[in-house]
Order: sequence, then C-alpha cells, then structure tokens
Amino acid sequence: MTPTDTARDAPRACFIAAGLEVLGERWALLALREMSLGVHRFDQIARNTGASRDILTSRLRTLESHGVIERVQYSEHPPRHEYHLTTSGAEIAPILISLAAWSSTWMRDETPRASYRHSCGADLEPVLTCAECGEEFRPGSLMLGPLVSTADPVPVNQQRQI
Amino acid sequence: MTPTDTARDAPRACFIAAGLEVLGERWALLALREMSLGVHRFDQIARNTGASRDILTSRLRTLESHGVIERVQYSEHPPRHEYHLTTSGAEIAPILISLAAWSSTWMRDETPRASYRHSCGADLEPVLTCAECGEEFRPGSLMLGPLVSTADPVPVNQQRQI
DNA sequence: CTGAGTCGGTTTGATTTTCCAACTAACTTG
DNA sequence: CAAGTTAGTTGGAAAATCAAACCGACTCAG
Repeated sequence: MTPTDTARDAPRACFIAAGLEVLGERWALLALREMSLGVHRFDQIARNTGASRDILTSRLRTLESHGVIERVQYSEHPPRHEYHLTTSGAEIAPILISLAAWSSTWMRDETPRASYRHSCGADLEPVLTCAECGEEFRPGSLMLGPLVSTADPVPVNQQRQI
Repeated sequence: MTPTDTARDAPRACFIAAGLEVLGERWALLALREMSLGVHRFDQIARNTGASRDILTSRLRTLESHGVIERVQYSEHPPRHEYHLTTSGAEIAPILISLAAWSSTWMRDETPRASYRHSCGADLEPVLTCAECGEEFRPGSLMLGPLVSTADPVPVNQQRQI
C-alpha cells in the first residue's frame, strides 16, 4: 500500500476536500470575490455574481456559520446587514489569485473578461514559494503529509478569529 | 460608477468566474488532486474522491475537452485509458496548495485528515508573491484590471500545449 | 474450458439542488 | 400617499447528483 492509496471504500479525507466543503459550493467563491472587491450588500452581490437570491442566502449563511464572513448591521430600522470578510475570509485571497492567474493563462477565448492586477499595478503573475525552504512550488511538489486533527496544537498566529 | 460596479443586470465576467466554469464543478478539483498525487485510473479516482462513477465520467470529459487532462491509452485489448494532467492541468497546483493551506489553518476540527507538505519536507506554508514587484500578496491587494480577450497576444511561455 | 474478478464505463430511477419569478415586510424618498 | 429600495422568502419546474445494478471485453486460477 503506497502513501497515495486509501482504504478500499473510504474517500481520501484531506484538507483540500475539507476546504471544498465550504468554498466549493456553487457561488461561494464568487460571493467572496465580491467582498474582496468591496461589494458588501446582498442585492449587489446577487447581481454581480449572477446567483439566484435564495441560493445566495443559503451560501452566505454557510460561509457565516464557518466564520469566513460576518454580517455587520448598518441599519436598525429596518434591520439591514452587510457581509464582510473575517480574517479567515480575507485569507482566501491566494486561492482567488491563483485561480485568476491560471484562468487568464489557460482560459483565454473570444469572451472579453475583467482581468486582475496586483495593487502595485502589475498584471497578475503570482509566484508561490515554500516559506520553509524558499523554493518555488513546482507542479508535482505537493506531497501527502501526516494525518492532522484538532488534537494537534494550532500555532498562535493561526488561531481562528471570529 | 466605480470600477467594482457592473451593469445593472450583467454578472461580472472575470477570469475567476471563467476558471470556475471548468474547475468549480463538483469533484473536478478532487479528481485533479488525485492525478497530482499520481492516481490516474478511473476506478481509483472514483474511490479516492467519493464521486459517483457517472458524474466522474462527465467531469473527466469536461476537463479533457478544456485541455486540462488527457486520456492516455495503456491497453489495446480491451482499450483502456489513464487520465493524466496536461501542462495546463499541472499548473493548477498553486490553487490546490493555496486551498490546502487555507483549509489546514482555518478548518481544523475533530476529523483526522491528511495534510500536505512541500517536496522539501516542510509543512505546507506557501507564500504568494508578485513576480513584478516581489511583494507578498496581502489580503486586499487584488485589484480589477482591464478587459482581456484572445485579441490580446498570449506570451509564448504561456501558450497552450495540447 | 469454466467461473470469478477487473476495468471503465452506462443505465435507471430516486433524491437533491438549483433556478426563476413573484411576493413580502419594513422601511425611505419624492 | 405612491413608488422605490433592501433583504430576503416562497413555490414550482428544471437540472444535477446519487447509488446501485448492469454491461462488454478482457485476464487469470484451477
């Protein structure tokens, strides 16, 4: 049994699968994209993503329940809320950036699309490096590590802020 | 009209949305994860992801039609194929890595899960930097750029290999 | 040669999700 | 007072997904 095998019948439980349970539902990443771009209100998020309102409601509740976004009240009467990224939510930026960069390299077609830039003004050309060794992550440099659960202490700088 | 607004009724056409059309369908990223880990056969991909066989078939066809993976024949009688990442497919690694890193920071709970490492042996701690200015991408450093289509020349080092 | 097993699917029918348009409640604005 | 705004909810149809069974073309053990 090599390290990449799993038991005969159990899907591989890994952090990629876990992340997708929250971020992988339809419209979730697009809603987070909007908040990253400074759009915080329900109607505008619905329009800019194209999600139907009922599904968007459901996604925002899921994201909120996982601490990725929070509802911030901006009106008392009637009660009205804006959606804002938490620290956890802001840290999905590398996912969006990697996705945008991949897509702008490989998904070009006749459709005109908004591209993205780094705040320095340059076209998006992100480089992913390993904080430990400083080397760039090359395709194939992703390896399986050990099983991890809450029993393992979480570094203080990575503790969840709600 | 600020740069983050779209027309009253049109969703924002951007490269994030475009990428999600291919990579955002259920099971697509998990299938690509398996191929990244060296699992190339239908049955094993189905088992390791948990996808049902019919929708996995459909996903693999979609990924193939977008040039993200390719079918490689490994048996003539009966005809049997393995699924392999193309160059384009291998370059989704930063997306998977960013997702795994985010998830291992923010999605810890009682469930034991496989973690990932860089090939140097270190725990996954990726840093995303701008190739142009060398600065790290910070949350909020993603800005909208201009509209782009195929009319724009694609850099030679980014041309699609099939 | 027979029977079991493997592999990569396809088929079937039930379940779940998503979509869309309309509707609502509680306001604000002209 | 009528119209508009905002953040949803509701209902019914359409689409996607699910699980399990089935299939054809093989291989392999006995």
